[in-house]
Amino acid sequence: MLEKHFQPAEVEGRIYRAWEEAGAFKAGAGKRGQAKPYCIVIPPPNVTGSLHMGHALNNTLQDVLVRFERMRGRDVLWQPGTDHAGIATQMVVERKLGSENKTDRRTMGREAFVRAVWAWKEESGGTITNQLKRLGASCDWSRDRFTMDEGLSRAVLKVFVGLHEKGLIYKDKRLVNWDPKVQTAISDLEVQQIEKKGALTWADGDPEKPFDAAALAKALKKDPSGHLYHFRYPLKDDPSKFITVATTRPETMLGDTAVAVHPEDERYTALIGKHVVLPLVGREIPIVADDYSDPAKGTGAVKITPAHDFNDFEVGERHNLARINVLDAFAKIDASAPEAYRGLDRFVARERIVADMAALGLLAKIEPTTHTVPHGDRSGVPIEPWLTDQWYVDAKTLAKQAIAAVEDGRTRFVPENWSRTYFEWMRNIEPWCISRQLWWGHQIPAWYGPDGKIFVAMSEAEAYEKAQGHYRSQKHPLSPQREGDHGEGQRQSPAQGAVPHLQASSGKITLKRDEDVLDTWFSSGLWAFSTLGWPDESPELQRYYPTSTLVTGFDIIFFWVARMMMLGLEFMHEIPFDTVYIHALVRDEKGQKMSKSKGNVIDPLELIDAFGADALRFTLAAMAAQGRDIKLAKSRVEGYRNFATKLWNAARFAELNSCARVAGFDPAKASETVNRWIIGEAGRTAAAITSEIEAYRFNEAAGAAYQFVWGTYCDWYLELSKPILTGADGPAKDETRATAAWVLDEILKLLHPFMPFITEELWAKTGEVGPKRDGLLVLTAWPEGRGLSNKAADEEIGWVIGAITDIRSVRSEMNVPAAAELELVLSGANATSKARAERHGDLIRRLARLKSIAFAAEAPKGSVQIVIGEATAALPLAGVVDIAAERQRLEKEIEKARAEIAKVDTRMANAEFVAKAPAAVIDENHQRKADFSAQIEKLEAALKRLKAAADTAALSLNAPWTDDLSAGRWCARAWPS
RNA sequence: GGGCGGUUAGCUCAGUGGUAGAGCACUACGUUGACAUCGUAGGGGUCACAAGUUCGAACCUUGUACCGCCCACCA
Repeated sequence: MLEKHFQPAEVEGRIYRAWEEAGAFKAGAGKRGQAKPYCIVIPPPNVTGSLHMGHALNNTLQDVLVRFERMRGRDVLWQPGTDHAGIATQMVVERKLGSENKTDRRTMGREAFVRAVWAWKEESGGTITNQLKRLGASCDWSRDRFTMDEGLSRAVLKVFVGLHEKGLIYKDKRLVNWDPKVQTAISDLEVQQIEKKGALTWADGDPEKPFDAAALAKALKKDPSGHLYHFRYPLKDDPSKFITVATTRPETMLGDTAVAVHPEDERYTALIGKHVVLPLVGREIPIVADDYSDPAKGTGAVKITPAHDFNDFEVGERHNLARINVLDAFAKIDASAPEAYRGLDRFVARERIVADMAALGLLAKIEPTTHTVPHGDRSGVPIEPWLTDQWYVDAKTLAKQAIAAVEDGRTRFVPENWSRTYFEWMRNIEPWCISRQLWWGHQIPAWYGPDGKIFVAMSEAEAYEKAQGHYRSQKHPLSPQREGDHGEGQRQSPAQGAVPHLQASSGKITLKRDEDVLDTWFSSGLWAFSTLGWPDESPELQRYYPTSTLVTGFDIIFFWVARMMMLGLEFMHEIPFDTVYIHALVRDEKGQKMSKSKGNVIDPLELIDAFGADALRFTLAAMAAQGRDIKLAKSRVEGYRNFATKLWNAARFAELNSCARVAGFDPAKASETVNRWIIGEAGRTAAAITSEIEAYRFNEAAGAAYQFVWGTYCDWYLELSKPILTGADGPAKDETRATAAWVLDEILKLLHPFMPFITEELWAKTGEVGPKRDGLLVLTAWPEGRGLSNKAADEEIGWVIGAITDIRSVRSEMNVPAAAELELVLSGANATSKARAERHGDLIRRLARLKSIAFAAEAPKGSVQIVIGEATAALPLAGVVDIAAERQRLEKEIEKARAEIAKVDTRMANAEFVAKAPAAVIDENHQRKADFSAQIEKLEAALKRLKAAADTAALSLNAPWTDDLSAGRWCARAWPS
């Protein structure tokens, strides 16, 4: 016996365990192992993270696809796993150590710190996995992977070494985005441009406003950005003359090595080739001509600091300028600057330098400006362009085949438009900086010899082998010797014994490993094949690569999708996935991005607790229309929780009416019209949901299911079947019971990808009676949905539903009390309608609250009349009907119909329309006109009868429902004074 | 500066050339042993604006306005 309400919290855990115990999510198991594979690799969440709304959406959509394909019989692998998330995790642990143990990573040392991170990973690593399970994610957890697993780490090494050998990974000294807080280089993608507006205004020589260093310091402390400072640089030849430059970053002037002007800027042509004396520093620097300088910007003359600005770096290259680095890793002024500024933080130095320049009379003015300042996306502090040695991937070369694969359609984006974004970025791709000065991550497999020579290898032992080979061929006086014992004593270099003269030498070389680790995205870029076992030739790799669909948000197309494309094609020589489905962002109900600082974060787990995982999943799927962000309101989740309740109650109804499944029931052989109709509707719905999911229109699929379950099955079929189910026993009742149960089964299957818990639970409950179930719903075959519809049944039930709706409508409009039972007289009905009315009289009476249905040649006088097709249905309300109101109603109906006819007429009057529109459209218009004309005819007849009745009718207060309590109100309305 | 998207009912949004839709909210009424987390009925829209293409435009084209996002630059 089913409870009145579905209680998700009591059911979900049990159901999930049942799936796992049955091995339902296991790829390649049993007979399925022979089927066509379908594979999705999960976008790996941060191992120490917890589930947010973005995960909930992302994984719901994946689960819908995966459950759908599994039911369709495919051998499904949903490959789960987590990401070590270098910077994010390291920062979390550092913060934790700081607050709990009052220590920091530098004090602890690298080894102890990395141990602490592993400990934290062990402690919190299962959180997100368990949360995904609560959502219902049907991943093959037996294949769970982590980017720092032994296998995946081996893949990282192999890729690094491979790319290095091909020259696609190289080390370079150039400007990088340096995060002075986390103390690491970051890639361009990890830089966030934040717009800053200044407010400071000051001009030299304004007697009203003398320069106030204290006020400046105060203002800059509040916001150091957004101000444009004009500095005068005195000419070497004549220190009384100046060239004025404008800058938003005064502190970098300590590293200036030139001033650039545009070669055609007449204001400055005379100065080109001359020198200025850099104030505060005293260095003589040239005035150079360079196109980079824009006469329209600032003063037209621009200071050049090659070591601290990406553009200036290029200018420096062109003019062979020195690169003077004046900042250290903490973005403090370093020893290359004048003593007065050494050790100052960049922003303190800024205010000091501006004040000092002002004191020297070299500050011309300060004006507010708007510019964007690059910030580290994790640390939130302004990044510094900083000159360091880093490792780079030659992305430009790798991008070529990745672009081609999307151009020729081997991989397609859904919605297609995202391929433009992909192309745009890929075609303008810059070298990818992959080294990070962190401790948590894959350490770069590069070793340095005593002379700085780099050996890139899969292992230290191999690096020593390479080093030995190298130095021997170089006739290097040093002999290589491995450092420490790495438990692989048997891996002796074969060369060693063969080179006695090296052995004989007493010198040893020591290789030092690069301390940096790799960008997290380097390892996640291998995810599509490293999780399947690469570099080993595993059976999974053979079977599931290329994977089928990648489901992800647009915010990581560059970070992740692009890199998987490049690395997949490079190492597997095949695309990593054939379809990339890009979904939207989940925002709050006002359309704002959810963020902790705004306090508008909706926790998916709270929603699951409140409404159940099914309700949350259905909401997300129903709102996942392509190309638009999802604004999530709690009320929507509540609404779909109600939908789950509705489904539950439909099952209860079936149970109460003994609608049990019947062995061997063949829907194609049903004979009752309602049954044939609902079976056809179920088939149509199955076909619709199938094609919508295939096209990734999750919202349409969810909508079709919702409409069918609530609007068709519950609202109509169950109502229409009540007279049969509560009527006499017999074949009709048996068939209806079997049909109701069969359709419910279909519903459970169709809803399962969206609402796995409640459907699985109902599958079990409804399986308690009738023939034994084959197994769990999760592994049940998806409905076919073809060839079950029956046109005659559809038309007949359509007529019945139409009649009931119209009668209900007019009852309501005429304020007939709900309980009142009316007598209906049908006139002008043709044989078909008459037969339909007779066949379904019982249920029409029941659902439209009629006492009886009679047939007559003409509608009785003084009745309210409704046009149903060719027939007129009359409700005898003589004497109680408000004639004026009824006349108005009829006139309004006539007016509406006439307006429609007018529309058709104008269209048909257009000769070109008649000539050019397709025949079907013309026919449709003819038909419309005929229908509306007939309707008008009937309505006009009704109006005429009404008038006649009004003239002759004896006023009677004996309404047929005067015993009803509401009769008083009814009569009062009907007879206004 | 370049690119992408949006503007349809009070709200949130579907709708790829042929009769403007859904959910929520709102109003009225509640009856039949599935369901008040419900039922029945109802009101509500110049599809942002303008021009064009077309027999026909919410839909295609161009432009305008406003809103959002991404990329680049920023003296």
